[in-house]
Amino acid sequence: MADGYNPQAIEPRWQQRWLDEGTYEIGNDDPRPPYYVLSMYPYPSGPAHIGHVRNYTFGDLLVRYRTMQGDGVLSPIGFDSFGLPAENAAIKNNVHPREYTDANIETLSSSLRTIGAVYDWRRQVKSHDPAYMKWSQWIFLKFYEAGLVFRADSPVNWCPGCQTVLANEQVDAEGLCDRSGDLVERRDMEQWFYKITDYAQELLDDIDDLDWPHRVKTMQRNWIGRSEGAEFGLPIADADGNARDDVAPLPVYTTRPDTGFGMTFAVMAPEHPRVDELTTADQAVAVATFQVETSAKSDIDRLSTSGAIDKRGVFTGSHVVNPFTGQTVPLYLADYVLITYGTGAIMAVPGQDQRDWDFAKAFGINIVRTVQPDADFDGEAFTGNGPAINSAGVSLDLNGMEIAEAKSNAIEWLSAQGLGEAKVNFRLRDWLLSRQRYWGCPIPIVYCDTCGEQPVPLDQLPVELPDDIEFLPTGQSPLQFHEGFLNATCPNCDGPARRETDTMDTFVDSSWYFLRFADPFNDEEPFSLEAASRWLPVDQYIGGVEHAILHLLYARFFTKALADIGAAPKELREPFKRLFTQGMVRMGGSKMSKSKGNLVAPEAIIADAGADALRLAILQVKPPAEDVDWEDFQIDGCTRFLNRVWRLAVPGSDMHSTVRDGKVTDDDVEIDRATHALIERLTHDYDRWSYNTAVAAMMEFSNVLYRYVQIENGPHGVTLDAGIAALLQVMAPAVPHIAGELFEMRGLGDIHAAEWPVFDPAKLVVATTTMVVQVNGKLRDRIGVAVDISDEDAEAIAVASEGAQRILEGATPRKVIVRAPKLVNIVA
RNA sequence: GCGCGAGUGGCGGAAUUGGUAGACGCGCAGGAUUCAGGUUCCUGUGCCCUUCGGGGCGUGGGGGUUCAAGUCCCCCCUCGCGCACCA
Repeated sequence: MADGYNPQAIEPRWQQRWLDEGTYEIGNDDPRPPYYVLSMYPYPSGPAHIGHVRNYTFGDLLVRYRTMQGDGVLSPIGFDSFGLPAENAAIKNNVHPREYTDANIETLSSSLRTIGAVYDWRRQVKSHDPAYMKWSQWIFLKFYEAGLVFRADSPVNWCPGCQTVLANEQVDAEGLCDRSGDLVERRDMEQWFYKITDYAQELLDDIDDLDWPHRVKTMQRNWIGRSEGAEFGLPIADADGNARDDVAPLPVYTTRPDTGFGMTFAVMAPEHPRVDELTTADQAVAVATFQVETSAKSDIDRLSTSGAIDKRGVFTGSHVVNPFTGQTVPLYLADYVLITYGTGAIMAVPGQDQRDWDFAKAFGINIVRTVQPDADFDGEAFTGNGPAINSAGVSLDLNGMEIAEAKSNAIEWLSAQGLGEAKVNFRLRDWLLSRQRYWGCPIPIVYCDTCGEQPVPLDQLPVELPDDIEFLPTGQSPLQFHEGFLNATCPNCDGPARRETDTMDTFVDSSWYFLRFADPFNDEEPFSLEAASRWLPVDQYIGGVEHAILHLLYARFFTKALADIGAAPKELREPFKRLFTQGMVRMGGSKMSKSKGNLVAPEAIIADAGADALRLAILQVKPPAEDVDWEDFQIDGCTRFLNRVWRLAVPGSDMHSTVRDGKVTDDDVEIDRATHALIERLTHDYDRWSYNTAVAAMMEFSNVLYRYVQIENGPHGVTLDAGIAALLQVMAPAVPHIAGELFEMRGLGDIHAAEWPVFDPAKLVVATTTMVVQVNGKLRDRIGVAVDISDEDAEAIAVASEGAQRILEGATPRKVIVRAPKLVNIVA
């Protein structure tokens, strides 16, 4: 009598074997076709929770499947190991961030092994490893050389909770820090930036060719936010209403130059540098008061549309000239104009813009429509298309033109007049990378009193973090108090210099780790061009949709910039060919997270049901792209199924007692057909990431084999063996332990080294099929027919069928639609 | 407000080109075997009616196209996600 299924006995053994034998280690000279599967490297926060397990199960399935398909699969793992939580833990528990992080990496690594996920562990990359930091700093300096890094004093997002600046991308729509939830303040500080805006157009254009979820592509397009329009100067008017030529005009940006004749006022942002210059003496107090009020307002108030509009702007006392009409119009400040976009000043056209309409109404400014609204239009500002009206001047007449035509004519006129030109604007801002934190990669710059800002020479990299640090909740980076770190030598004059104490945003680390995986032991360069060409772009990248903008955009920028400075292959324009964004696991209706304390730990489930049952439940419960509630998982059903497979496949099973040999019967042929159909289905389902239906197909086939072993004259040994072998093989990527164990027990060797089974299309052909008989589109009968039945025969059989005749009662059909052999529809 | 995505049994979900709606699993019901157990194996299971032959209804709601609609078109409702004063 064979032993029962015992996952606790077999799973650790297989996991150890994959490690010992280096089954999923791969060399850069591997002869198989290269295929790069990558799951986003995790932040090591402790043991894996079910959300992790789900993500890494999908990746692992693909690694194993592609390997069986004959590819040489690169399956690396690493850790995004810099970041705030380690530093907070250090302050709270007096443990060094390095120790805390290393311990968490150990725990998470072992979690990943216990779910049976396989990697080339030798290639492991950790952000905080000096061997990796060295090249993060090297890239910074190369970008510095190439003019892609700059330092600027600029208004920045300051999070009082994290005590650091944030990138725009890390501030949510309500002006809150996306990590701590604190209200973000605006401060002026000297900060380091990556010049991602140099790549705005290319980052936008190349989205088209990516095999990424539509949603993610849209989010990136919106974030980059390209708009086309015109930039031109508004001359400042003197007391008589004439344009002054002793003062520079006020540049404004608009996407609707066609509506210029409707500009009845102009607006500057309250922070605009020319506010003082353009404010008259009698308005000075009102303007100053307004500026103070606005700066005291949080973004949350400023962005809300609820506040009274008349409180949100102030007249400067000055006028500008509308170049289209030659008339003077008043110049206001208003908080709805943003200093960070365009020129920080606008021409206001209330007839065609609702914000301008509201403002004009509140301040009693007149409104001129320049686009004729539809006849039934009863709204306020009209933003739809229509013929231009009220738009004729001395040298320009737009009347009657539709928007597009009027636009290009207006731009042409502006440039002919020397006033302005066509202009493309992007919403995308440069990437602020400085962080006032300890646990990050130091920015390799020193400041010399005589020579100024100096890059650290490449042969002095990496600039490492000192370990003898005292963590105090001062809100400032401990690096600022560490003399040994601070004191440096100027590489130019050898004089005393002070080291930069800011560290890099952790998104810098994750912007190139996928390249390092291609060549992780290289100590001459971040990675060789050959290694990068071999593996990149990543064939399949897997991660959460929460990285749709930040990480994915930065990584795309780095890849392009690295290629352009010659560090990466010239032709490598995109890092991730295909992207799959898996859904998250919810618990009690909300996202599972450490801070919410609603984590489900996989250990108990693995100890009870086993890793294979857990993996199978993950695959079965929902399509991988969708969010899933933990309450919907069906571990017991999966355990039951694996037990059934075990009983069916284990040598010496009582289910094999009636096996016969000799002649092949119709039953055997049918099982053979089902076996090939199984292979076809699983191949297709794995290819299209339809794992829930893949599991259904396995279960269905095992049910077929269960019925087969119980037929009267018993199953044919050859047919049964082939069916069981195929079942185990298609299950192997999903449940690698049990499949490997049973395959080996049956004397078939190592299932994970076996080739993916191929189905024979000839075997899928059936002789008979069920023909559906409908009357007026309603199902009335089902009849077994030969697949090659003629239309005439099909019609005759259908019309004569019992089900059809119940309705027809001998009457002649008006019409018969025949789709032999599947369907006949009789129109009565 | 704008842009995407989705609404199918008690539940999670299937349904490649319009062609048998509800695969597979959970749950539930009945039976068999065990019978202290989370055992195993069969059978049934969309709703309503039924003389047990079958009939009617049914994929968020309302229209439409078609011999035929979960699938295509129009309008509406609900939920989820993203963006949101970007001139």
